[in-house]
Amino acid sequence: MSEDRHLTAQGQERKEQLLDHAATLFAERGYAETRILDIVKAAGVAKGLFYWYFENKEGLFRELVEQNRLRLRRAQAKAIDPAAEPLLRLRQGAEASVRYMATYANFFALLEVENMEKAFADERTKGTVVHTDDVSAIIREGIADGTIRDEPLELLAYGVVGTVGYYGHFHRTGRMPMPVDELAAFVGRWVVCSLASDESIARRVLAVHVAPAPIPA
Amino acid sequence: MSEDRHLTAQGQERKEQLLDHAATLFAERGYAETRILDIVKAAGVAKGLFYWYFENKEGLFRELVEQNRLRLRRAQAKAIDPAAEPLLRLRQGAEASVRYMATYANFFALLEVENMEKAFADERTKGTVVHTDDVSAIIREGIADGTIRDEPLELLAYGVVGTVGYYGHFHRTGRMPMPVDELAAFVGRWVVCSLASDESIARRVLAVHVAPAPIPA
DNA sequence: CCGCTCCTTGACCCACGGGTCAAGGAGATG
DNA sequence: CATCTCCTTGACCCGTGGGTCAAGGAGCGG
Repeated sequence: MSEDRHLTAQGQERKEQLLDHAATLFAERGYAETRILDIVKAAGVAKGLFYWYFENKEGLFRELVEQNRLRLRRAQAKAIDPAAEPLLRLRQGAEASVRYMATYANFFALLEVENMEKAFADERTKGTVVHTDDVSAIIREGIADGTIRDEPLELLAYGVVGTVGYYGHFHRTGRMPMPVDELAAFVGRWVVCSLASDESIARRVLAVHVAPAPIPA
Repeated sequence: MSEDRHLTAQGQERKEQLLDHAATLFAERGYAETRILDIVKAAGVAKGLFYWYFENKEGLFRELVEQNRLRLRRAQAKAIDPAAEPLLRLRQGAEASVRYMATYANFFALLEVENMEKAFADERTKGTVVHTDDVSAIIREGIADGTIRDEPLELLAYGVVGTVGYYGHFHRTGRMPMPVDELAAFVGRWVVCSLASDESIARRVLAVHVAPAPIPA
């Protein structure tokens, strides 16, 4: 692949196929252990075709990450009720994220892969930054109206992002034999308890029933 | 290296050198991107010598992980006052962990490396399990005496381990331009707020002054 | 049916890096 | 000084897997 290709519908589909198979293989055996040959074999095509669609393995990986990032964001946006108070919105977002991560566990294992390859550090950071910014904006509101503890904004935001990520990770790696919805609900409670500036606020937010929204494709 | 070697003092030292240089390189550029040749070059020895001390790259890696695990545990144990109440002990442990992770950032970047290489999944799990078990034991006490929220034990434990890990990670990757002690203190507060069964208990535990213990070598 | 772009193939090239090995120093011990 | 174990060297072997390429379908517009 030299420049930007102009893909037909068929081409687009083939590309998606390759992305999907790659994601599965990466999740199964890790990034480094997945050969380009494995990917094309899984998709049932010849090796040379890979380079028709992607610069190289790293290029494919970046596309996969980007794709995944957009999907997660969409899922979060869908789950959040814009009219709700800040803390509740955070709870909704956190629960949706956990459910999303469980559903697309394969894709998500990828983000962890990034950790090891220094080359992807920037990608990863970018993703987290976007997520963190979203969260920060909500937290800021909460601090302003006094419902969230007055601590450094960034620290709180990282706490939320981190918590969601970790529970997603533990669930994905099979260390939590429980239904996703139950885990998601727990994480929602955890986040609320961590952030609420006092007990009555926490109780109020926890009293609201959050319906598990379906994860969009 | 075929069987277990009998190392002289000199040999032991050389081995440590290799481990140290490897850790630095892994942290700098990642596991996969570090060649055995890079490691021996950094240590100023010939390539063949590597195989005198280690089975292969993976063997060295495992040793590094194990070494690191023991150090962290020692740091935690040192920071915890056995006479204190459960929630306070958790706070002390969490703060010590964050400080430890910052001090030995290089070593810790390693644990993240494990994520991508499926071969190390068991190692990683083992490490987390040990840590989680330690935390669980303390949480159980707290739930029993009513100072900690009555939620599934495992979930709470993962929350603590995860929080510490994530903040350590964020700090390590330079996304938190602040003194370690400040961050550690924040994480301590976060953990307490997340776990405390009510506000008065949280306040009581947070009122205690926790002196930043020096990190042992 | 020509010519065009898009798609697909699989053999081929080759650098890279993991792992081996025979040979040799270096220090202790009798 | 003989000898033994421990340590060190760097050239060498070789499989692996990333990346290339020339050639050939396949569908479409003119």
